[in-house]
Amino acid sequence: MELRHLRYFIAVAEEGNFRRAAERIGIAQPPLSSQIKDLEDELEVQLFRRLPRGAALTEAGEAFLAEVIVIFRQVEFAKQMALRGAAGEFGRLRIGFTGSAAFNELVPKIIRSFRKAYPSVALTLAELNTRQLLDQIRSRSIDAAFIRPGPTSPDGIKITMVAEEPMMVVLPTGHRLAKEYAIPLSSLQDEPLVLHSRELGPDLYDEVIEGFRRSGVDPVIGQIAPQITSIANLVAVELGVSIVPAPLSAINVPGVVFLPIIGDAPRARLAVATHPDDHSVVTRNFKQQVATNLQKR
Amino acid sequence: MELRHLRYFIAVAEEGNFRRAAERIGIAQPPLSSQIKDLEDELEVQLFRRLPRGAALTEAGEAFLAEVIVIFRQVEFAKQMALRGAAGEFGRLRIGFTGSAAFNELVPKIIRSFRKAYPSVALTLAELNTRQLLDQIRSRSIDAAFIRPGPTSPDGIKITMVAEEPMMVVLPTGHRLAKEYAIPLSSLQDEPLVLHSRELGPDLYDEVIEGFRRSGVDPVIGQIAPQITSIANLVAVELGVSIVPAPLSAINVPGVVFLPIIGDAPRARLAVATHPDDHSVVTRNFKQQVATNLQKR
DNA sequence: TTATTATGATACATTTTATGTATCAGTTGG
DNA sequence: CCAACTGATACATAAAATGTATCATAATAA
Repeated sequence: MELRHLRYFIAVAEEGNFRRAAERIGIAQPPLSSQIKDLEDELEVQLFRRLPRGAALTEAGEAFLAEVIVIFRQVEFAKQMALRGAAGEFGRLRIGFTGSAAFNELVPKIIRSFRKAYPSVALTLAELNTRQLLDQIRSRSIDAAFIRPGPTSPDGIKITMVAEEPMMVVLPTGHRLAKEYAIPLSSLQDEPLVLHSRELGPDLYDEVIEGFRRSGVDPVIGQIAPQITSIANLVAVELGVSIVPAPLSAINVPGVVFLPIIGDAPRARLAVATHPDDHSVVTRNFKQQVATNLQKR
Repeated sequence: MELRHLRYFIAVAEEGNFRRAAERIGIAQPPLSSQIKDLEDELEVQLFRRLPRGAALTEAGEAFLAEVIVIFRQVEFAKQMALRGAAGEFGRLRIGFTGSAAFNELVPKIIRSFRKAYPSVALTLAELNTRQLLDQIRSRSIDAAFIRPGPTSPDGIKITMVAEEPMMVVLPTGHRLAKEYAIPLSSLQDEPLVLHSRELGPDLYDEVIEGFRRSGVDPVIGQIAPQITSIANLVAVELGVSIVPAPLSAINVPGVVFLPIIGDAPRARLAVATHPDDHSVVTRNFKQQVATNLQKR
């Protein structure tokens, strides 16, 4: 059975006449009779009563017609769904982000706008450290990640820059400089530094260390933070001082102050990482959404 | 697009490999590639990503596949419905009956058993007089009717005998013979007769008149009853006497008694009338159900 | 009644189209 | 680098749909 048989069946059913149906289809009458016969043979059921004045549906034909109409509706629907699938309306998108990236307002903004544009895409969000994010991008366990990259793209990863944030000094409120409006990094000479493990985010780590060196400070690590977002808490209990991307000052941590940096200061980059071989339309749409949100700024 | 394209599409989707899919279908690989290409051209969407190690569904392909599977389920369902339609499971059956016929227990019994056997058939029941029933059978406004036929089949009507009922005398309780157990028709000489209009049911009418004549009684019509079922009520108010098919004695009419007839008595026939050109399976099934109920007796 | 018209079915020729064969180009893995 | 496997291409072949001519039947008109 082919759709052709069903198209012809509908034509005969609607016209009630083989000749007119054949004309409507655009073929001669004999092949139409032949095709209908083939259909009836396959179903082992007579679909039409051949009358001297045309052809009328049998009960079997009536019952069949109702369902055949559904078949064609479903065929049209399948076509539509293919097009919508091609447009990236379905599927899933697994997004990862580092804890510190989430504080940039662009991150939730981009995710919200994507959800709105593609409500049928199943979104997964996971907070991981940069190393894990890159590994999962490489193994295609996640599709895109907001990370803090270094100046060079990691191997086998495609980077799209999103934002560059100034960094701010974090001091305990009791610190001698806590009352200043802004300070240069050079004023933190010999202060023990609270910093996240280099393993978790090597690029931002290096950026910070390099920043201090540029200002003539030889940084001394006083305490390793389990993650960037907990740096402020460690500073609050006076385990040292630190610098963090500006958006992190939004965390309300009692016992610390955030101060702008005067002069040459390290900057924190925020980027979206994807797999270079990911040709998925969903991922492409996500990157498109990222670009749109950058333009609107 | 033909179902063939969709069958091939499913094979490639499931195998993830054109060669294996072709083998499974039972054709060579090149025509399979060609057919898939045709499908993609028609949809104007790429369904597979051709990889050096096989073929993977695109998002469009994924979305399409889900709906194509539904198409084939629907095709199977349509086939099933055609078969069930051929078995007379669907459609409608318009049954008519005369008021007096409904009193024979076989009538509700047959209708009940048909309903049970073919619950999806839409049943219509209409009570009409014999003349109207026959007209509606001829014009195919109803499919079958329980009527009281004469000895010969009416023109253009197919008759199937169902039952032959004895007739009983109906007397007002105050009648001189009301206390008897059974009487001959001849004892009703000169009694005014209550009878339905000949127009409404000529066959039973003639049967009654003829029955009286055979017993040597020249019947005198005292009152025309609007329908057979109201004869007893007219007898109750002493407008005359009558005879009715035995099952009608089941009506509880105060003021009348029903007595068996001694000797040669008219008999009331009960039959199913159908159109001779009605080849509908539903009607056929109904007649089959009638036959089954007769055998069980 | 007879002639005419309209119906779907049949027989066979023709065209279209799906399929088969041979081969190619690209990628992967040893 | 070579061998193996992938899908694509070119062209020949076979199958199947379609077209043409005609028939048998039944309803309708003369």
